[in-house]
Parts: sequence; structure tokens; C-alpha cells
Amino acid sequence: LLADLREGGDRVTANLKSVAELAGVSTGLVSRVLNQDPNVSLRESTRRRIVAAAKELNYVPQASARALRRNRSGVLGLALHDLSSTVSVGLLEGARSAAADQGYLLLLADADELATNAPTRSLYLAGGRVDGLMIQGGRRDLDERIAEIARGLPTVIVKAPGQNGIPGVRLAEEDAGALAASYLLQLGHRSIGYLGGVRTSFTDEARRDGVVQTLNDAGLVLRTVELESKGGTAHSGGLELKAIMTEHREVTAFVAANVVVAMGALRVAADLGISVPRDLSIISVQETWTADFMIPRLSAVALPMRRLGEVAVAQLLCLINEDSAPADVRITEPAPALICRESTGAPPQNSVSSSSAAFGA
Amino acid sequence: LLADLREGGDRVTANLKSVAELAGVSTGLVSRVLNQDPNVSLRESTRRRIVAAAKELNYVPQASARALRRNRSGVLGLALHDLSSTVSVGLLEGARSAAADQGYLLLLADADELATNAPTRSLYLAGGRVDGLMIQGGRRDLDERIAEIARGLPTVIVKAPGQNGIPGVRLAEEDAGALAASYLLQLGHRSIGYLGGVRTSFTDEARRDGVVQTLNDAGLVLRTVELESKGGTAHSGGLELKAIMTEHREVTAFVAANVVVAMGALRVAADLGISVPRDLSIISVQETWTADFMIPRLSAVALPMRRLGEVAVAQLLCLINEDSAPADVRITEPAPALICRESTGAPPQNSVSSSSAAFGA
DNA sequence: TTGTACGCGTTATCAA
DNA sequence: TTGATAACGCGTACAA
Repeated sequence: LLADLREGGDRVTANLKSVAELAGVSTGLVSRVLNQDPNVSLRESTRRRIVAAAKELNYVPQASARALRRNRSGVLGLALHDLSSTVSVGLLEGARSAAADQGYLLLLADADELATNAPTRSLYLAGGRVDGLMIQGGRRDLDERIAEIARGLPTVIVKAPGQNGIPGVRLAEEDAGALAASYLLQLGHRSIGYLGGVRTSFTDEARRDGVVQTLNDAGLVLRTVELESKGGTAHSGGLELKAIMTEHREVTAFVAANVVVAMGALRVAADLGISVPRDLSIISVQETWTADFMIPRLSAVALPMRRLGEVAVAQLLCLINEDSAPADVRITEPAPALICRESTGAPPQNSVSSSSAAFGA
Repeated sequence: LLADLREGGDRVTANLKSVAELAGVSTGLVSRVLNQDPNVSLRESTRRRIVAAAKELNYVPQASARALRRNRSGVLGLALHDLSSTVSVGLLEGARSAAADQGYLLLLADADELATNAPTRSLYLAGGRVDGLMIQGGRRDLDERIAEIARGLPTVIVKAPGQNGIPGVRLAEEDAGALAASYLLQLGHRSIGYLGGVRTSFTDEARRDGVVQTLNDAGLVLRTVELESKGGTAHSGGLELKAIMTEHREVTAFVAANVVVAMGALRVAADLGISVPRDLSIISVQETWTADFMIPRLSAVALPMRRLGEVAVAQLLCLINEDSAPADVRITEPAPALICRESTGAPPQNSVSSSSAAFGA
């Protein structure tokens, strides 16, 4: 009997055959029983023998054999930008747990590298290693690559709208930007600046659009600056703050595209001797646990990132199983939520009166 | 010919057979040529036909079939604690690139969940899904689970010493703690506290040991406090700072077990109106990009995390291939490096004179 | 109610 | 220099 045990790196593992022998039945039957095949009826005693044998031998199906036979690996890929920051941990967690619920494994990858680097792409995606891919979209320079990938693999774009027939799952980024802006307006700010995320990225533009729209409705104009760099980093956030405040002294508040950018902005504000929120308010679109430990604590608009991950997995599984023709999804529930902390307040007195007078309400 | 193409979710993929047919040779030969089998010599023209055919059909070997045949999945598992912070990104990157260099894929997992949750464990590790596992060790409550896992899978412990015959790869945590402490001593501090990492974790104890040793050599004693909680979070770091400063007013400097803890400490110091570094110095063991954006900028001791990841992969591959009997590794090169920023300085004047007088040198 | 037998795509052994 | 052929472990259509 021991001769039928499979050897793997010094360890022995039971296979279907050994279980079948121990239970005194055929391998086919064992397979059907263990896979809960509904249209197979057998004696309860046999079923018990089989299950007992499997347990006794500690049987676990061989993933590669099963994958080969089923032509399914049971693995979903998730490719994100900026893995070195914590901005997407919610998304990751949501996707991971949703995938696990369906018995799928999540393979994490760097979206930039995956799109740019061919060897990486083939290592991760080729040869049926993953059954489908969720990839962060919204960066124009990578759109073509993503389309290429999607031609060979069920693909869902996350954090951006779909394109070229590839379904997308995204959040209400515009609403989040609008919420941040209207909160600043409500506090009395009339001259507001924007600290951008990654240039030409969808999230950056959508969040900015929400801010612009809200300000326009109030008859105001958003102060921005174009940097050389790619943007979206703590460093760039600080640079932008400095640049805008140099050019537009009247600015009393900023919306930051994300917490990382906001962190850089807070840092530079401190360097310039600008007191937040007394002299300047800063609010971030996107929330992470770090916001609560910044100095001052960062006000933010929270977006349902976990939900995004869950929905993305659901959409991808639909696509894989061809259950439905998946359309674009924009997640509006739960809605973006304002989290007021310490980095926002009323504009400084002189500023309030003068701008109010100038712009009216 | 097209009939020989394999279908996978609407997409067609070439297999070995189709390449062989196009090249007019047998599948075995194609396999050997494409795998660069050294002890096979053939006509240059045939080789070219084969390579051309493979390229033409865009042939990529099927991962599951190859894994089944070779009894190797080509995937390494990496299980870490605290995935929601950025403390281990260096390790992750080092491991990822080292693995990729050897043609291996990295599967990321949460160490806690992997050790605790049986379904997760079987999803990730069972059935030959990974060829080996690197798992963060050093937490006593999980040691037994890790030993259990290692019985069934080539395993290397990272960030902690080995145990039960399982090889470990770790950094010179003690040296890092010692370096932080001696820097504070050199600045003139004589009463120093410690803000702990995760309780009963190896890194926490090793770093603390380094600090204690250095202080003992100078005839000083380290101020610590035991919390209820698990520790190692920004929240716990702040609590500890408050507790220690309440009990020991004379403390003028802290070593924080990591940047997350330090962040919480800076936050609470600000809340208490304690000026860093004027009234109090804080230095963190472990460096991340965030340190440079804290207020004040956080002084830190950098450890070669990337290297840790690289070495762990190398060790694991040795274990898998049974090339060597892998012993424990303690990485001392490059040595821990002091990064002086703004959160450290001389102790306040009154404190310096009094403690210097009291403790002597 | 259960067993048989084939094939998934690849690699390795043996033979020519 | 190249080709048959036999596994690897599993799932399933078909037969009994």
C-alpha cells in the first residue's frame, strides 16, 4: 500500500488511487464522492468508507493535476500600482476574501511591471497560470497593454472605467472629490487648490473633476499646477503645495488626491511654517489608518475599497464562467463618507472676510 | 491544423503537439529543444524550424501540465505579518525579484491567517500549490503551527531564527537596536525608554536586547512598560510613550521597535505638547519611505530588508533542491545604518546636567 | 450503485 | 539526430 504513495520532496502524499484502494473502491467513485457530485447516489456505508479513507490518508487533491484536467487553475491575478504604499490594502483584502470564499487563490502583481515587462507578464499570466486578471486601469500609457492582455485572458479593470470592451469596476471618485470640496466650502473657504495624484490617471482626474464641478457650481475656480514629474507621491504633493501657494497666496485650503500626497503636503506646510488647520486646511480623498496618526490628524473622504475588491472578483468570475455579459460597474454604495479630523477648519479671519467680499455667495 | 489548438475561455492556445506538427517533428524533440536540454544535439535547420514554429503559434507551455509532470509548481509562498503596513515591502520586493530571477512566482499570504486558519492553509499550501514556503517566524504562539507546516513542505523561517530543524534567515536586529541606543547615548541621553513591537515577537525582543545590552554597558537601565495589548501598532506605541513618561519623568529619549510604533509615539508626543526633538528624542529601528515625511522627520536605523528577501529565497531553493543542508543565516552585511533626521537631538539642558551628574560616565 | 478507460499537456526514458 | 511511448493525478463519459 505504501508503494502507492506519491513522493514530493521527502514528503509522502496520498493520491486518489491510494484512497480508492484503502476504501476498496475505484478511483472514479472516490473522485465523485469527494467532489460532491450531485448525480451520484451510493450506499451510505460506501460513502463513509471513502470519506474515512481520505481523512485517514490525509488526502488532498493535487492542484496541478486538477488544473490540467479542468483547464482551470483556481487562481485569480490582481495587479495594482503603488504596492509600496498602503492605499490599496482595502481593495486587496476585499478581493482576497471574496476570492477565498469561492475557493480561488489571489496572485498579487505590480500593474506597472505586468504591463511593461514582457518576461514578468509571461511568468504571471502565461500558460494558464491564472484564470483571470483584475488590473488597475486608468493610466493612458498602459491602456494599450491592458487591451492586449485582455485579448488573451478574462480581464477586469479595477479603479477605472472599462475600455475596449473590457469591463471596469470603479468607485464614485467624483462624488468623493465633490464631498471634500463642498465640505471646504461649507467651512467658508473660497480659494481652494488641488494636489494631484498620478498624472493622467483616472482616479486623479475623476477626483479633480468632482472638486472642479463643485467649485464651479459655487462660482469658484480650482487652483492647480502642472508638475514635470509623474506625481502622486508624497514628494510631489509637497512640491505642488509649495508651488501653488507661491503663485496663489490667497489659497486657504487644499484637496489632496490621496493620503500619500496629503502626507507630503502636511510635511511641506510644516517646513514653511504654515499652521494646519489655522492658516491652511487640507483634506484627502481616500482614507487609510495612517491618516489618524498624522500631525495634524488628516481629515479625509473614505471610499469603500473593500467593496471594490469584492465586486471586482464577482465580475471577474462572471466573465470567466460566462454567466453574464458584464457591464461597467460604478460602486455608489456605501457612499463616500466624510471623516473630519484636525487638518480642516475655517479659513483664517482676514482671508474669510476679504474673499467672501470679493467672490460673494 | 487548427483542430489541434486548445481552447481556453474563448481563447485558443498552441500546445506542444501543434508546434511539433507545424515543425514536422515529434513533441518530445520540441520539448527538449525549447527547454534547452544540453544533452541533445540536432541539425541547426531542425532547431530553427522548431523555434520558428513555436514563435509563429505563440507557444507557451501549460503551467499545470508542466507542474504535474515535474512535480513542481514553480511557485514559492511568502507569508508575512502585518501586510497592511509598509514595514515589509523591502522584504517582499527582494524575495519577488530573487524568485523571478529563478523563474519562480511568489504567492503572498498573511502569516497569521496561514498559521491559524486551516481552510486558508489548505487553499494556499495543499496539493503542491507551492514548492516551498517562507514564513515570518518569531512569534511563540505560532511556532507549533509553523513546525507542523514545515513537516509537509520545505519551509524557511524569515525575520527570526530557525527552530525545530527549520532553517531561519534573519537580520542583525540586535545590532540595529544597539546602534540606535549608542547613538542616543552619544547625543548625551542617559535615561532612555523603549516602545515595543509585537509582544513575544523575535524582532521586538532582539531589538530590545540590543538596546538593553548597550545601556547596560554604559551602566544604565532601559525603561519599558508592559501593555495588555498585542502591541506593535501605532496606537500601542502612543500608549506606551504616555505610560512610560508618566512613570519616569526623567526619560529624554525613546527607541521605537519600528516605524509604525514611532509614528504613534510622535502623534502622542504632539498631543502631550512635548516637542520632539527639543524635549524628547525618538529613533526608530527599521526604515521606510514614510519616515522622511513624518513631523518631525524620523531618525531611524535601516536594515537590509531586500537582502533578507533575496537570501530567504536562495535558502528555500537550496532546501527544495536539497543542494545543501541549510543552516541558520544571520545577515550582517550590509550592516544596520544610522539615518539621522530630525527626531533626535541632545537632551534638554536641565536634564543633561542632572542625569549626567547622577549617572556619571 | 459502482467500475473502466480515456485524455488533459508535458517531460523522460528508451530505442532507433 | 530523432521518434515512440509511458507516465504524472485527476475527472468524467460510458458501460455494467
